[in-house]
Amino acid sequence: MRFSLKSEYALRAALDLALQASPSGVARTSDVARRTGAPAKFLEAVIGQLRRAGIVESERGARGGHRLALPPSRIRAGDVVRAVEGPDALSIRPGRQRPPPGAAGASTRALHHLWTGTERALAASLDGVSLEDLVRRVQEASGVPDFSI
Amino acid sequence: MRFSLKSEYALRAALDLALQASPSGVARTSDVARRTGAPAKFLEAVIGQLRRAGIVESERGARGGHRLALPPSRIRAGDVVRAVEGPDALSIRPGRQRPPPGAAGASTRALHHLWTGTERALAASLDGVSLEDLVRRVQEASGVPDFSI
DNA sequence: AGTATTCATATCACCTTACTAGGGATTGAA
DNA sequence: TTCAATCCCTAGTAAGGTGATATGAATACT
Repeated sequence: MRFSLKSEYALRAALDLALQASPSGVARTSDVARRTGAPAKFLEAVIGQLRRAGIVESERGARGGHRLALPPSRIRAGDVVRAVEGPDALSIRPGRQRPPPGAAGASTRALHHLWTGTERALAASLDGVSLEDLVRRVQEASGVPDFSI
Repeated sequence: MRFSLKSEYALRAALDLALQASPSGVARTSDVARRTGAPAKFLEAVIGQLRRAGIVESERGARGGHRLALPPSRIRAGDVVRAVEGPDALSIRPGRQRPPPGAAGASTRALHHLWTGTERALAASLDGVSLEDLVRRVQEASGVPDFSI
């Protein structure tokens, strides 16, 4: 029941872009890969998914690279995970398909309720943390003083 | 990110045993399979895991079968899931292994914290529902009046 | 003895994961 | 123009998980 490593790489990459935030600077795939420990070619695909999800934007050509397309406060961890794991990344309910429409006995419905509640808890946890929250946590852990009021 | 069908089958089977609870009666695999819609031979293995986890006890030979080893109030949905999916069924953190010991940068630690919180939310949801809760829900849904005070 | 049933393994086809490799096309700076 | 980089596509692989099915042994009721 684990998320795949793509989620971890995607979050590390997004966090890396948030931390390197020279206002309009971009970071190369290879640099992000080095800093995050992700295989470069693999990360290329991951960042591609983030771009198609509107989380990252890229500039091509020499001196190109990637940057966040949104302020970190508007990117939730859940968004990043959904971007790389697909639309039902947070569906944990067993069985790949829709339940047979009428076929729901009382037990089936009781379990359906259980899974639904659990999915909500999962989503709430992942959507309750923004990239900004993660940045703040990293900076606190790094002993960087916070001068904001 | 789904749980496997074994979790669904296991929960249905456990719920079925709780509902059929003639005090010391046992239910055959084939009957549980018919009522839950699980493939009989596959269910046999699933129930085996529940037995080894101490959730179910079985009697062999003719007229043998299965029953719950504990009162439904003491069996949590999370216990059933862990029994069939393995000890780290509720670990969602990407990457199969322990993180490389010293290698934790501040970002890694921030993400570690995120995953830990999410795992806790997952476990809380699944451990917050007992078989007794599910039985009650099924009986309410079936329009069975509740005569308890 | 005969039969019903659990219990334990082994096997299977299929899919997903986490890569690695290679290349071609496009874009933009120097 | 040349080079650096993103972008996009294909393909392959080793390992493991999923959802079963098959076979047979152990056990216990009749």
